[in-house]
Amino acid sequence: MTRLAVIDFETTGISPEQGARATEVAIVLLEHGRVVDRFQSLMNAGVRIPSFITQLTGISNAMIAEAPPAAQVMAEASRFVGSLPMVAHNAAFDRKFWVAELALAGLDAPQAYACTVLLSRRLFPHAPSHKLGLLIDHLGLPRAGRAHRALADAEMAASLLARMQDELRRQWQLEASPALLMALQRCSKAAVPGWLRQQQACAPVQTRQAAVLGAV
DNA sequence: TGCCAGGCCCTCTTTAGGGCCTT
Repeated sequence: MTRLAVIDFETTGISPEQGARATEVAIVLLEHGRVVDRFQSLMNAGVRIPSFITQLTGISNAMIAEAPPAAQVMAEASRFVGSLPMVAHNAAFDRKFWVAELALAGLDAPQAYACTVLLSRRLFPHAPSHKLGLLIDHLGLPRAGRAHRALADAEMAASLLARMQDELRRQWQLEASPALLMALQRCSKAAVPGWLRQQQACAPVQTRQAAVLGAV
């Protein structure tokens, strides 16, 4: 099993294509089910934070005013991650901001992404909700700090990922390598049980999102 | 003024619609 970088962004909105910018990033490195390193920073992208975002995250304009420039933070984050495979809860969201903020800093984003929403829908199909906090509660995992702050959410996503790796090991005798996680999220949901039982090649059905997120 | 994401996945589907998930 190799290292994975679990990331979470706090942002001013839902899409960088609509002008939203990142306000905070956190990354935890997970190895053998344990967090072995952490990176966290607020970042100043020179934009104002809507009041409802401050209510949601607790991140204010005053906090951002004292934060380092976004490009500097993203360069440090990029060095911290290197070429590790990345993981996020609803990775389509975080990957968009990872790519957009690195591009604004003049940096590439070659990392593949796995998505804990896609994986949890496959491994825990009967969970009442796949929201991060509710999944954490459903699985009996500990909450980590204030929800909707980047480090707390990244820690919880890492805890969820470790729980899924443990599930694959105990229930299916599968080593949850990055390559296996990428293959699992590429499987159509209906094909997952047979694939896990037989450890065969994934069914030819491949979701568009998984194709975008990439492979190891 | 009103609208402004987008991909997954289920279903009363597939020539579609709507809830979920992220801030």
